[in-house]
Amino acid sequence: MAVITNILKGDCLDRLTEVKDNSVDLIITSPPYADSRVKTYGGINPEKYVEWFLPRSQQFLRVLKPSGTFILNIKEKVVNGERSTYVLELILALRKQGWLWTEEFIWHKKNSYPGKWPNRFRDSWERLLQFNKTKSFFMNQEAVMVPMGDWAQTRLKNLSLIDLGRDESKVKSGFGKKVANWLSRSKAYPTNVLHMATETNNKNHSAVFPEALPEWFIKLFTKTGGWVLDPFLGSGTTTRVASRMGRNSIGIEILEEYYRAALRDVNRLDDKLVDNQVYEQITQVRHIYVR
Amino acid sequence: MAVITNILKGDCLDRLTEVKDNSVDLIITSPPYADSRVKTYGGINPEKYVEWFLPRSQQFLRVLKPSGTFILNIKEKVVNGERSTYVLELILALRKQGWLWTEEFIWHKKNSYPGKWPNRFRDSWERLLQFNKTKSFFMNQEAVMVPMGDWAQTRLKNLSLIDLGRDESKVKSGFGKKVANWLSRSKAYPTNVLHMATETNNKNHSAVFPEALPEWFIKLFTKTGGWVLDPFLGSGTTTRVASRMGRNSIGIEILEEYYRAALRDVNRLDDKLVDNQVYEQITQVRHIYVR
DNA sequence: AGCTCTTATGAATCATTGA
DNA sequence: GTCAATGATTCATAAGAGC
Repeated sequence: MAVITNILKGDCLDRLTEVKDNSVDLIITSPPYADSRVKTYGGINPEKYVEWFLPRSQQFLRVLKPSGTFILNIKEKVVNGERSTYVLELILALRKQGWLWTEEFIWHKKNSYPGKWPNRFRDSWERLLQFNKTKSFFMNQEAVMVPMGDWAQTRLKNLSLIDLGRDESKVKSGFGKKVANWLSRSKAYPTNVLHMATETNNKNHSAVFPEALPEWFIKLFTKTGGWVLDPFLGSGTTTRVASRMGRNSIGIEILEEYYRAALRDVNRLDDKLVDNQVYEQITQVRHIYVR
Repeated sequence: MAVITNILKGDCLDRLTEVKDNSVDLIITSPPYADSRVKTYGGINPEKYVEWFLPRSQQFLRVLKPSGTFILNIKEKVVNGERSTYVLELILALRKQGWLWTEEFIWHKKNSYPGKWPNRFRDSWERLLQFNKTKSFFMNQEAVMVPMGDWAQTRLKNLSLIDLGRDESKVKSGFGKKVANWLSRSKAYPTNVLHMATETNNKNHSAVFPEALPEWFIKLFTKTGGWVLDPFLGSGTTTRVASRMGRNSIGIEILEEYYRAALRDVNRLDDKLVDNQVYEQITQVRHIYVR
């Protein structure tokens, strides 16, 4: 299987017009957060954020497969002592645009930014909003199962009476099947709270998006050979992870500096893969469009 | 100091009219969540939730001191495969009512309800929304400091051993002050993510509110002798904790069964305090109004 | 007294069945 | 059709039992 990685430069509003309808399995992105300072990276005024976001999410809606998922990593900042409400308004607006607001995951940042303020504590969580086009989206829950706690080990040794009773209450033909199910379980399904540390990059830009984050959602919402899109790519975390996991990806970045970083990132990955003698997994990189 | 605990029966919309303006330091409550089934406990239709809530929060706004805080524990349910939006709409509506939306804490429920569904994981978090009347609210951050992790412990231990030696040799140099500084740093400030398990009560009703939750916010937002209000008291967790912590409290409960349970709860607490020979801390219980 | 092992159950959600 | 009730599924915690 060839893995394609496209790094595009520009505003996703423009570049996404080159991408086919219903062609992407997962959109995962951390857009520029609204900021009262207009000068910073992609700084959009909180009051105009929804207005700015909607035409872009319209494109997301178009390119996403009906079975696809859109994961939006976002967190409102404190403005004048209050949490901004533009994220809440964005959720409501996206629903009006046709998205289903399926779930809100919490990213618990175990090593949150230090600091002390007189009237608030450190902010150590962000929203991971899940939107879908349809209720029948693809989800590979088994791919993200986690090892069970100690408790389960002991319980698995002896099936408790209550569990046997519950099994007996079911259809009797499936009894053995259920027990086998229990015994095979060394892993449990996760919850909607993700505990991941931010990656403290000493490099020039802030890489707040840890690799584990896109990795988890790519495992959950795509198959090998599927297509991943990050319309606000930054320095290339999503495309790097997608490529490593055997998924095709499109990353769009408007700032020259980050765009170049993402390109370098892909090249570096290629070199590494060559060294590891799995170069055949990647036949095409850069500037290869979906259509 | 006498600690007063008032358990009132009825709808908080009515009973709060008996409470003075600007008299409460902390309102902390877990209101009935919106539910499509109308029959259940206090079940309010999601579409009418905001409309139902606002006149009550108007009373909360009136009785809260300018320096006070309102903590709202709530979580939207899944309806027809989507998260309901009534909580988002409630936040926006409360701001219009004059509240400041200061912060959103996350309650990570370590023992969330089990279950497996084809398109979602277990829901293991709830919102703890913080609202204030003014930006200059009271906050005692030191009261909720948590012990540092093992890494910090060992580091502190080593440092203090070294400093102790130095301190003995330089008693008069004023160096001891620095040591004291270090020693006071055995604790760290918490974040806005709270990890607490729900209490699995074997009793008749569901007491999902663990004692640790109101305890944490009472420590943070009130002083000894302050006033705590829970307008949707349930079986009396908030008043029990407040009383134990030397805070006066008002709890309002509409259902006869929970009201009686809360009353029994206060009585039981009295007995225990008598046994512990600190009865003088409580001189009045029940039916003693603020005005 | 201090272990280990057992058991009950909870602000859940979905599919199915019945009205 | 729509809507309401019922059953099945599932895991972390703590109380209780056993040793």
